[in-house]
Amino acid sequence: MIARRIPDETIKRLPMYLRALTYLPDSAQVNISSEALARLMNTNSAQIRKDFSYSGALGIRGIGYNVEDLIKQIRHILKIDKPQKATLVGAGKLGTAISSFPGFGVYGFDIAAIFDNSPKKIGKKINGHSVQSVSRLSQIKARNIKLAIIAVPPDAAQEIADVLVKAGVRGIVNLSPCFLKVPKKVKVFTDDIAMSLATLPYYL
Amino acid sequence: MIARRIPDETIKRLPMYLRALTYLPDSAQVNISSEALARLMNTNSAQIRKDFSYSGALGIRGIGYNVEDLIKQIRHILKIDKPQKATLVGAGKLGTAISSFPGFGVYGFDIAAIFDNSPKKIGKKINGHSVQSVSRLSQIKARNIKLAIIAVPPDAAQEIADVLVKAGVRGIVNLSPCFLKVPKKVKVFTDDIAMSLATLPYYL
DNA sequence: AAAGGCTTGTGAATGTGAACACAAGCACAT
DNA sequence: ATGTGCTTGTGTTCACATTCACAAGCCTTT
Repeated sequence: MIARRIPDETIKRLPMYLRALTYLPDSAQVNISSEALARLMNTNSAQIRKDFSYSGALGIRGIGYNVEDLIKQIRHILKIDKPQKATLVGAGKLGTAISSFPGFGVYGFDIAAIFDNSPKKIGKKINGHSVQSVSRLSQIKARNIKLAIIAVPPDAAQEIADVLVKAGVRGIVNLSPCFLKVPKKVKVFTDDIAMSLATLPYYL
Repeated sequence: MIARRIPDETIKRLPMYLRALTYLPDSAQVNISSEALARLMNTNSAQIRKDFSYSGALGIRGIGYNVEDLIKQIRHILKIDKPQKATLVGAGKLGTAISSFPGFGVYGFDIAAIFDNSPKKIGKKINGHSVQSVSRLSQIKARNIKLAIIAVPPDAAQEIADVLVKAGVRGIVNLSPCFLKVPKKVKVFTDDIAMSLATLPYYL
């Protein structure tokens, strides 16, 4: 019942389940059926059951799934059951917005350091962290920070990525609209905010 | 050669091609081969050729694709060959960051109005637009704005979505970490910035 | 005009994921 | 204990997407 390979598409959806379960309309709810969850998330229940089945039999027939167990299990699979430290590079408008984003908490993330290369921003306090010079980025190696968010202008992104990789970062969320070259061992997700907008007119 | 149905996955990738082609390292480049483009984008050339083939035979064997034609054709397919007006709701940190985001231009978008419900923000100038009260949102109907970006706190997002739908909006990019209920005719893309971070630890 | 070198366009094969539909199974009521 | 009602878990089917691999075709050179 354990250790089947979990499809990538399922992995992508797990954070959504996590979010939905964390912010359930009835916060006192103990169990939830795949059908009820599907309605909340605008999906179908078969998909949900399949997705959950990869993590072992968690549900009780006739009853549904225990919300708390489900949350624990999803966190475990995603390896975010222990708090994860991440660093943010770029203290401009987007970076500042990100740093105060609600939801990092849900996923167990902790923005542990913020960097920027503009003298204007260095020293500024953002969400409890004082912005440091990019030249001091290598310190994150000692602090065992393996995740990073890049929120700098596109022309600076590759350079920052290189520094991050050198400092031992293994996963990067790139909010800059550009492609990054990194070693195979490093995983990059590029999330271009304007891009989702670009596909909308096609579907109108 | 024309009018085959274009797969959704291809549609998703078209904006990426558009971006890559627009910001080619050598801006004077006239033609590009699928292989060269693949290297730039960290994909494989077969995928690119397949994707482009849905829009008709654009390439020249032995030479490659004409960059300018390609850009035109992608814009045409995505229906962004004419500038698209969009409205932004939420003038907080994220909304402000969005409004000055480079890249909307690449995709032919024009943020034509900004709304917020905080009296503090109403009247403020952001990127050339003065922020208006959400209560005046219905005006966008007359201005024929069909696209919207929601950048408000999660607990306000559904309410805003309802107002937008009533004002004739047909496509929404939701940057708030929550699910929105909208009529079937309205297309929503939810883009939770924290979520991409959440899948990274799994892949480390 | 023919040959050579590249690169496209695309059938066919493979891989991956979604949806269906129902037997299995649990809890509760009687 | 037995029956009833609900909901899970999953084998199977179907649909979609990726990759392969090569014939077709264009340009340039000789």
